[in-house]
Amino acid sequence: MAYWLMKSEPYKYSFDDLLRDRQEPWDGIRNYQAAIFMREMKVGDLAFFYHSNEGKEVVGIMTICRSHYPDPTDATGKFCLVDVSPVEKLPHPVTLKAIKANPNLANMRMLRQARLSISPVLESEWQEILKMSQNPSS
DNA sequence: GCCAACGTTGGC
DNA sequence: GCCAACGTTGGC
Repeated sequence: MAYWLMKSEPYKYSFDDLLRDRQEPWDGIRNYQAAIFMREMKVGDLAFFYHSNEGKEVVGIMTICRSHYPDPTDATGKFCLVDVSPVEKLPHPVTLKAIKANPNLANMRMLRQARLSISPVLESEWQEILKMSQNPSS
């Protein structure tokens, strides 16, 4: 099983929106690298839900509940999407600031490629962020 | 196939 | 709101 991190600006679509909807197509991705990662995703994979711009923090966990299929909002037919479902809200959000301050997370893909909205997370990184979410960060 | 122009993301 | 980083487009 693989771990991922997926970004959304909360005023467009937030983790609370996903808790309400129960299942949602992650559409609108127009980046080839992100699309490649979505094609690698399997049902049952877990992903962090990250709020970009506002909040700048990991707020929840979701699961991939449908593997990749063509994005109906893409007229060119080049891009795909996956469906996601909420698993749980983190006890405390983990801020970007806290992630940057943690040496164990220094090599995270999301730090190396800030603009990539979907990125893989190593199991060690996943566990570290879960651990951090047990306590309020800064 | 190169690269300049342009558009977007996302932290600050 | 600004702008750095960087991905994409299109002319050549």
